[in-house]
Amino acid sequence: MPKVTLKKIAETLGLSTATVSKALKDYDDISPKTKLKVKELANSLNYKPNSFAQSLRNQESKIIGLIIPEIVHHFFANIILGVIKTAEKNGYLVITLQSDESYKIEKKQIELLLYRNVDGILISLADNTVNYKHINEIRQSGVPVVLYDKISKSIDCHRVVIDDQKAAFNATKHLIDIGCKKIAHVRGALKPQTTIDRFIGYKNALKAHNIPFDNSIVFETEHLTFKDGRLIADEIALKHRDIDGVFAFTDLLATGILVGLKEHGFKIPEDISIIGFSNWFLTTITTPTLSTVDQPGFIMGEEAFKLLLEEINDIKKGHKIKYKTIEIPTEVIVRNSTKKMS
Amino acid sequence: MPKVTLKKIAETLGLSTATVSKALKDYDDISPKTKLKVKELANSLNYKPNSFAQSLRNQESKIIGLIIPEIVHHFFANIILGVIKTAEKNGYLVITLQSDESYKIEKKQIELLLYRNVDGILISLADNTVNYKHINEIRQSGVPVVLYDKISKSIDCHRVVIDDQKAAFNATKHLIDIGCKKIAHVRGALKPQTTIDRFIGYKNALKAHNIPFDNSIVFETEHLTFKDGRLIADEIALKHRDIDGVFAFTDLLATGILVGLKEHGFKIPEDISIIGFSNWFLTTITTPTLSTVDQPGFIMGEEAFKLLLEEINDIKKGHKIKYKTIEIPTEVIVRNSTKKMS
DNA sequence: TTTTTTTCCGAAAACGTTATCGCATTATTA
DNA sequence: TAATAATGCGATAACGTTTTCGGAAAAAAA
Repeated sequence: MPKVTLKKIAETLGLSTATVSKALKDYDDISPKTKLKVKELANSLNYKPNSFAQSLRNQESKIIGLIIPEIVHHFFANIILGVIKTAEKNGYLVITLQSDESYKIEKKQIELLLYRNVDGILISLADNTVNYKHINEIRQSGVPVVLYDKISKSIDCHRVVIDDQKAAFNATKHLIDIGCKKIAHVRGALKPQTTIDRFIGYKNALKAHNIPFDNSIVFETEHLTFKDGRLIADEIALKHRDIDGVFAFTDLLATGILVGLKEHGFKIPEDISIIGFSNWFLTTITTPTLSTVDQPGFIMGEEAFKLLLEEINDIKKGHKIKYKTIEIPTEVIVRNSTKKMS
Repeated sequence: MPKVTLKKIAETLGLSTATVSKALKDYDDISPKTKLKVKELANSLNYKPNSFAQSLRNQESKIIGLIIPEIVHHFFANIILGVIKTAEKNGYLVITLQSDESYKIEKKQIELLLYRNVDGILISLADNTVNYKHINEIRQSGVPVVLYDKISKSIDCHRVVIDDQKAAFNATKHLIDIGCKKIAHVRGALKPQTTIDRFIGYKNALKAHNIPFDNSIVFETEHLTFKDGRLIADEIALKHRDIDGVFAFTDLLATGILVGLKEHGFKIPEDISIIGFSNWFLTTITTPTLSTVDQPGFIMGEEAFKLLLEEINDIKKGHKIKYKTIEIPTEVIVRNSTKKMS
């Protein structure tokens, strides 16, 4: 299959490549007649411009890079989708890479993307990333970066996050509103910002409703897994039977707690109400279904791309950039694990 | 930030771009001394070759396209990961697009990818795709295609699938092996090849073990959802209490059946054993945990990319291509929903 | 010393596109 | 009719890289 190029069209039509190029782009120094001729031939030959030549000439790839800690994950998959769909609408395609939550790999992925001259990069930092040189190097090479979800406050750039404090506040408030008096919080180690913020939100909600904070019913698990949730359930059943509400850091943890408590004979939500976090799919199929906080991945992806596009265009126009942090609102989803069946 | 190019390096070193290019690529008509000089300067300037110029010159992008029906899906997300990781190992990056299970969008996505001159395309056909012109057009433009998961037998190209018949046979056989005598099958409409094949596998297993096939305990649901699974559970509880084993088309369906049957007072697996299909994450957190058939998405993605790479290289070398269909082995995962607790 | 071989580098073309600028040709006005 | 304006197109350079080919200089052989 010989490739169809501007040259070929020009030759068969007795024109110059310049004219053909301009005809296809509707330049107004080309007569309607030749435009028609050119377009018809281009169509019938199924002409597709060579994107490398275009990119080389125009100095832009119309491709962006997306670095995700973990693709096989309900929340992140939604982010990917939001980014891809929005990018597509705006004429951009997306190269996705996974950092495996590793700083080292994250660094390598960035290199890879820069080598391919992407027009911008979206990245959620790996958990063990504490050094931000590699991020700043991206910007030094003139490529815009937008951070989403797991960000760092010490990097000056556009950011998309959820308001974890507010979300946790509302989740806890929901438990209070339905009458819970003794509300436990189950979370991982206080290292990631999200863990810290949700913990703060939890405490703020207690304070705002004059419920004393009790550190003995804040449970810290090693991993945020189903299994660790069950272990916490054991602990509650053994030593803290007066707890009547649980706010868990993730849905998976919450599910483990729910299943564990049921096995210990607790009735959910009559004896204990439980609320999770993220609104994963699995919350709709537990028994009872699990209340949670919706963390809208699709919208985050969408907004992250929009910010990136904004920056790309600002740079093109030489505008000065004022970095924004967009906070995506979350929503408490009430299901049967917190419905008072009075 | 002025871009660092071969020309710039050449000028500061008093060399030609040709020499610089060859030095960086270790051509053996360049002296070790100049090689060193060039490499050092390139390094210190943080030189990155312009990939468009390279692609334009070499006529290859080192980028492939991946079309997925639905990204937010455990199985497909695993495929994406398998493709991306394997591609990365081999120097390729991946542009991912979602077809939303729509023929029309699928067609558009292919266009988009061809416009970007990808080196190849991996695609799982949308459910409502019955016309294959668009696929053949890809190959006419000289771009190799590999079909994975949802394929069509009327397209002549490399393919990666699982052996649904064998997988279903083994799942059913497992139920028979643990002593089930009256085994139901729950599935969707007999349209997609996978549905047909798993149904055949189920029947073959019964026949091979001299169990009469009984069409009254083959249940067809409208959707493959949790909810539809519960409806089937109702039906079983009402009219078919002699059923002692269920082979469901997907894990989600199986989970619905499991939950529904439990609510009707059945003990799983003592009264009825259940096995699903796909080994989604949720099978590990049901009570009891759900036996299933592992459908290895990661490996499928891996193999699909390998086949694509093979074809890309074969085309480069002018080799003649003999199309293969790779069948990825599946595995019955035994969990508590089929463990005889004798 | 002369011839041959080896070593090392550069000129140049090519990949396909885009945009500026200038030059014919035709149409308009004086 | 002559001067001016508008119209339509092409030559050309540029984007940055790769590779072939040839040729000068240095080294080896005669």
